[in-house]
Amino acid sequence: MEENIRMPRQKRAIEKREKIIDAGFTLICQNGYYNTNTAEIAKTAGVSTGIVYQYFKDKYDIFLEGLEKYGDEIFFPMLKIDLNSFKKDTFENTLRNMINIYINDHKLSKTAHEEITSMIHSNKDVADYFYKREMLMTETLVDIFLKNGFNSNHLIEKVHVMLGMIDNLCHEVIYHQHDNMDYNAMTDIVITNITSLFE
Amino acid sequence: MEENIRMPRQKRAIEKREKIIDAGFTLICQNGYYNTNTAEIAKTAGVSTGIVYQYFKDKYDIFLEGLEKYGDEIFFPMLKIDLNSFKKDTFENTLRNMINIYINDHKLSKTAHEEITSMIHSNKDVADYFYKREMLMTETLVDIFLKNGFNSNHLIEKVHVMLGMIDNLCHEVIYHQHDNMDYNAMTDIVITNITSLFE
Amino acid sequence: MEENIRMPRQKRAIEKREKIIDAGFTLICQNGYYNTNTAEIAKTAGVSTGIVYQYFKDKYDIFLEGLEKYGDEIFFPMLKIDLNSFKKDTFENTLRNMINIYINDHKLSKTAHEEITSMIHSNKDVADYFYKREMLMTETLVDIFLKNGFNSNHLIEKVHVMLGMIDNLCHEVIYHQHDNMDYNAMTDIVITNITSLFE
Amino acid sequence: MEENIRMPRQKRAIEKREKIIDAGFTLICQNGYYNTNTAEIAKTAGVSTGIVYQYFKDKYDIFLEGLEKYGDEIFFPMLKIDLNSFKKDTFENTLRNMINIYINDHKLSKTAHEEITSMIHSNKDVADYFYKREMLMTETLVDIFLKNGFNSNHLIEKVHVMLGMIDNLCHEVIYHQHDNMDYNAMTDIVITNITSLFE
DNA sequence: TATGAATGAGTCTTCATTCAT
DNA sequence: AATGAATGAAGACTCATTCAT
Repeated sequence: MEENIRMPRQKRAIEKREKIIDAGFTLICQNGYYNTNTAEIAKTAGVSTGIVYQYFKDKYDIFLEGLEKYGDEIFFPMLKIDLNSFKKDTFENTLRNMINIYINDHKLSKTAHEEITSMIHSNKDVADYFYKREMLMTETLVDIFLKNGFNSNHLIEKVHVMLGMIDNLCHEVIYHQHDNMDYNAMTDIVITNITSLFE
Repeated sequence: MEENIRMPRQKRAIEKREKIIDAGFTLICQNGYYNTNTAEIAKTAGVSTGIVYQYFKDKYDIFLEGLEKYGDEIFFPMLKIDLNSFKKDTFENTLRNMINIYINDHKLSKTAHEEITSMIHSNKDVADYFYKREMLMTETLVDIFLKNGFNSNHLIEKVHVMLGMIDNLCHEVIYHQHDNMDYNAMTDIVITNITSLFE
Repeated sequence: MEENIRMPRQKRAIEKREKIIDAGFTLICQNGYYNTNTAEIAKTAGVSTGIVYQYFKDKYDIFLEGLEKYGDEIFFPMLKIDLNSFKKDTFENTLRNMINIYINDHKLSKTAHEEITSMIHSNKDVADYFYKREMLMTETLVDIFLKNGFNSNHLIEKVHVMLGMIDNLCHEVIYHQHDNMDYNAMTDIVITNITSLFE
Repeated sequence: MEENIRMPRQKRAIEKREKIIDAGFTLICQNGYYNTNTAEIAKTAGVSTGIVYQYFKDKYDIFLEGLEKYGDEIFFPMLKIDLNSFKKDTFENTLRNMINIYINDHKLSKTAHEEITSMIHSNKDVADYFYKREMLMTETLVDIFLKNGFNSNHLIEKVHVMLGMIDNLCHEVIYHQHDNMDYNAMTDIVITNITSLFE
């Protein structure tokens, strides 16, 4: 039969499909891919196991659709920023803004992060997703920077380093919360430091 | 019946135990926890499946022992550095040294990293291991820094930021290799930047 | 609730019913009963899955109707022969004729044959069909033979043996094609041999 | 893990393996391949479902081993005949002998026959088995015939026709038993007819 | 101690059939 | 009459763990 995955046309069916994605992706992120079974996904989505396989090729497919749907939100919230607001003279503010958006917009738990990250290398689809997004973000920023007069050697590498620092900071704040750390201070340090990168 | 795990005293038995840990941890790191089965572990270790359960409570236990045995080497290679070599006036060199050790000493594959990281949150033991090590490393470095006259506000936060940058850089070099990035330049950027953190 | 199968009276409905039979029987013959699913049948027939169950009791029913409709053509093509053409003095020619018709009229694939044959014994309906047809054919031929002066002991047994030989020969030619066999010669051998049966 | 099928070495294990083959093949022959499930096979064999998959790749593999083990007995009982007993002057006797052996040695039911035959064309392994055996038998007989002075044109085709007739006769006697047929007479007819083939 | 055979619960997936629209 | 979404039982197969030897 080969290609029997149905894209539902009726409104209710579409909603059902979405529910499966949501349930599946959430469960997988919460409990891990291998600790989530299809029965559980179906039950959580409020559907029968059978219908799952009419909308998705297999369990992995559900996860992939979830990644497609929620990945940006979780992993690249900064892509949502209006990058035109970037000005050289208000760089610090913009940075602080980006960081706040990142921190406030994270939707899924710590576990989601790790779980999905762990699949990057065992699976080409996930790897591709991340590779592309990462590059997209870096390049987009480089463009913006150039347009705004941030002109320096090795701009691309600097942007990459910057993004890494922001990532680390935000993960730290969102997920790890070491109680002997002063995260306000850390944020200031990071911002100052990034600024110095482009001077 | 509860606690039947035997700690072997005889040399041969100890060797067997080690072999199981090595085989299990390596396989799990290579192929993932759920893609590695006990039969495979036993076979690779050159023992029978039965014996595995005389030395270990369950499959997870094998992994845990492996983490105990090899974790530092893989995840915290910098702990191996002779921290006494840290001098304020040769800081740049020391940094470069640390980075090189990190990069050269990564023993396991890309997958190992992600795989194990993903287990941090599904299991308290693993989580504890990482939390403690991370803190240990940060604090050790803070001490060293203090002894060497790096005296600044928010030292602990700065060290944390620094470690994050090194981590990112090294992972980037070891694992990702975007072909439009100049990693030598990036290394220089990171080193310069870290230096500026402590000025 | 028992008997809800509707026999359609309207022309369009009848055509739909026929399409389902055709699609179902063809697919089953091509791919096997268990390798053909109702969704596929419906799709091939150009109808919805639901409607299938308004015309047929179950999947098996579709197959049965197909057998009824196409069975003779596939399994007993010789019944189509104008048996009045049977003459004792042109017996050889008639035989050759029968054989040619048999060979040329096989409509379905090799697989169809085997697939359906295998169902003969798992189901009484199919078994009955074959049993009756076989006997019908033998008896019809016996009658013809008698009318044409083929008068010998054990005529029924001889006709049966003859039909068996023709069957073997034709299957051999149609399906097996051993490349070290000369099928023209074999045909001659069979014809001569059959002739000798009735002398 | 790829190749994990274990060939058992211990006597009890070997017996168990055989039991699975016997149970599986018998059930499949009785009820059909798709109507036999692994649980049933295991239960009939008196083992757990798990062990089945340590000895066999899959359900099909069980069937194949059964075919290997019992195929000759069921489909080519004549291969057991001491072919040296073939003499030209006692040909009729030898034929009758072969037929009797064939008829008396059939081990499995009518269903077995059809079921397995139906798999010939849907599966290369089964097809190969039959093709090879058929050719082997034909060629073996041709040799014997030549050694015994049966020297005629198209010997191979004649032997094939002969084997076909014997097959038909025996199946008829064993399985079909039309009650208006005199099988003793039919046997005589076939024997006489075959004899005439080689004159 | 050690082996490797054995267990059986658990998993993904399919598909004939029914149901809401 | 017709659609196609939905159901859920059933089946093949896996694997951590235990047991007989």
